[in-house]
Amino acid sequence: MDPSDSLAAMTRRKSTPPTLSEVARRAGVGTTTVSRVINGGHRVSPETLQRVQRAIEALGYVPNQAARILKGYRTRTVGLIIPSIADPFFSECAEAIQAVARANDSLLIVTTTQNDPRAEIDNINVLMEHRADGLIIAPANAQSQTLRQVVSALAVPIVSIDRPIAQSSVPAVVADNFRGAAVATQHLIDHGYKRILCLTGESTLYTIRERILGYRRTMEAAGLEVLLDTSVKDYRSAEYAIESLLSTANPPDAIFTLKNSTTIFAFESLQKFKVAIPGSVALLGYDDFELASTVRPSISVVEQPIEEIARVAAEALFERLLGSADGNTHSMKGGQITLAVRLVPRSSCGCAPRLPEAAAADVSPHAEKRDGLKARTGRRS
Amino acid sequence: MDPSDSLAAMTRRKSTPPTLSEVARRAGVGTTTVSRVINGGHRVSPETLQRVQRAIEALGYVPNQAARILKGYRTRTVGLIIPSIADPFFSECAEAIQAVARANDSLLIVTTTQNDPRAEIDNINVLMEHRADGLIIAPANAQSQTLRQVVSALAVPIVSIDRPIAQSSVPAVVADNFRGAAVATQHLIDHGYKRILCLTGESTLYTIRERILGYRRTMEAAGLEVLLDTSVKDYRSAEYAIESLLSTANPPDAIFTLKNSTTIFAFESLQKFKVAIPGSVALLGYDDFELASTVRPSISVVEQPIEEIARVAAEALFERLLGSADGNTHSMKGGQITLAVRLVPRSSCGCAPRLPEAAAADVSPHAEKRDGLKARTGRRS
DNA sequence: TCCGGTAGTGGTATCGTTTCCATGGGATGC
DNA sequence: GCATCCCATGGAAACGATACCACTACCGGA
Repeated sequence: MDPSDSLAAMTRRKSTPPTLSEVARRAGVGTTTVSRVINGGHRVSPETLQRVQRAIEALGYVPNQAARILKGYRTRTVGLIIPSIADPFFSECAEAIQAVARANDSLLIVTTTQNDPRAEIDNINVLMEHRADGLIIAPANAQSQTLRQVVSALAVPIVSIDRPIAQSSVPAVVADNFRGAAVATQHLIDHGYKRILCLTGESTLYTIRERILGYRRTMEAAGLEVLLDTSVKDYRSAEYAIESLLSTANPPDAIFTLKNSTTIFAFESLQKFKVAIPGSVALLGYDDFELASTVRPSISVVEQPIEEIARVAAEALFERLLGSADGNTHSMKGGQITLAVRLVPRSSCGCAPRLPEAAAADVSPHAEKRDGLKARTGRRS
Repeated sequence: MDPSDSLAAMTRRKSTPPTLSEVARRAGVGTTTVSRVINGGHRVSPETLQRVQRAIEALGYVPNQAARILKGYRTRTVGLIIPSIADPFFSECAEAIQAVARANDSLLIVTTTQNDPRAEIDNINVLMEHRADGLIIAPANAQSQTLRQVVSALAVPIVSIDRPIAQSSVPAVVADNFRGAAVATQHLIDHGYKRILCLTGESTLYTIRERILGYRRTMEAAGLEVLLDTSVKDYRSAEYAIESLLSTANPPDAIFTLKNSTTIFAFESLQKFKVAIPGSVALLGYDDFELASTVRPSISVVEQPIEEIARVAAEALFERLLGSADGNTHSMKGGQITLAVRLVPRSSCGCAPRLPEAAAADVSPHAEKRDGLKARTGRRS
């Protein structure tokens, strides 16, 4: 308040930040009292409280988390390890998890791996150095031996999202990839399509493998030929694939793409070669995207409950964090929560989109639901 | 290596993580020596080094950053404060900044404000508690009095991105919004359009206001009527606006939208009312998006160098961080770096897209370029 | 009157690391 | 052969906040 004070404060702060004991000295009290003021001001007389608060203000004091953390057990910090922060799927996850973290007043530290298993281990180490209370991780490679070992030796709770860690007891929150693909495939079959081609894109990831399985089982059950193409990875390969198909004697009458980018590559290529959608070839994609309903024709997709995956995982983590304080770690022990996905039929599969949102059908009725699980409130409208 | 060792390690770690002195005791050396091993292992004999490393391995020791930070001056942590992590613009920023942080082996902590000035201040406080070495911030409100005060009292270097902080000496890295809008407007004028309507969306943000100005000046210079509509904020308002236009006696022949979402809203509405683009009305948007070239007609846009903004800002911050260690804080002192944007003509403005990428024209020739500034390598292809 | 309880307060050990300073010995320079 | 220097090493004092414990008033009840 006093100009000379704030000037002094600023001058001082340009070197080293003021400490708790400096505040104490200035307020003429002990360090304990200042500490109490910072932590709620209980058991401090009103006058002392005010005096200390004034000193804090004047010095521009900000408590040093490093020192706090060093003393206490919890750091109120959780880590999130994802392949990329620019990927809409994961940035939506990050946003949702951050909201939960904030609600549990913890800080979220997000690190990215670019799907490099080595970076993944590094990131775990960094977060352990910062003594994160817990970790949420979308494993780059579900099969990684190293990851499994590192994770099993970890002292803090972990939850994995989107992809489980094979043969480990790390709880996972995933979407029902198998059933999503199965329902999508069945939907195409119900439309009367017989030669349904599945474009997988990268086929090593857990999610994609599950989807392939869902597609395969459904086709087999219907007595139809399984048509898999793992070659489409960018525009070029998509164009090549589509072009080849057109010259085939018995071309597919529907295409099922297993990931976002593949859907877009396929869509562009089909447009380029002026293939009518769904007239000549129907198209159905996995994972919704913002403009799927804007492009013409609008693209039918399987929509994943991204925000819900993230939120459920984060809530499970904090449940364990709070629970373990009470020695109570019962829930989700090594379990897996599989969340329902929903088919969003639009034009590209041959559906006439009347009430696009209302027409959406929930699938995966057998998916486990947790207590108090709120329905997903879609962010895209 | 010895099974009993790792078992002991794990048992121990389930309670409290092993400390440096435990490692020291186990290796039969002093704490100083262990510290040296951790920090590069210089001035330690090979045998001792190995012994210590074995002990570290056996105990599963991970240094405690809190303790480290408490001692040292730098925390090797920088903060990034953005409105949202789910917004593609900012998630691309975050990704780029994280890359720079990693290269300077620092940890990036991303926090979000949802454009709430209060949350912004909170976030600054949190990051100060964690003693971040520096801050990068995309201010929710460029005019905020409070923010300006807080920021000016801050002890660490700050750089703002996308939007400057008014009347403050905080260096900013921004895109050339004025010129981008001017060039876009001129482009439409050159195409022969006379009644160019500008849909602003939210019009309070710095970036939007700059763009409005660029549009206005260009229209005025051409002797054309300035047509501004600030009402479009979602699908509903877009539909209403477009519908009203159609019944006007003298409707616009071109629409210039100032942000991504507005572009999409307008595009959808035009399609809904079967308005030919660019036949009846041309469309040109600000800010590129992934499917702008996929929709039919493809949408012409002004593309911003997002990754470059982020990278330049991060590099400037680290330059200051390293510089201030040498007492050398000369560069970018309170300056502003304005980066060139480029017009990407596609179909919606009436351009025949021959070589979409090659046809892109750099604008803003007078924009300052920094030494060693690499050309932007587009991530979308 | 004495005793127990409690609100307000301060002293001080402690967290895990770094860093300054000290020490002991072997090699080198004359 | 002695002083010198360097190298490998360890002891111990910080860093800033917390929490246990101790202490003083002061109040009310027996």
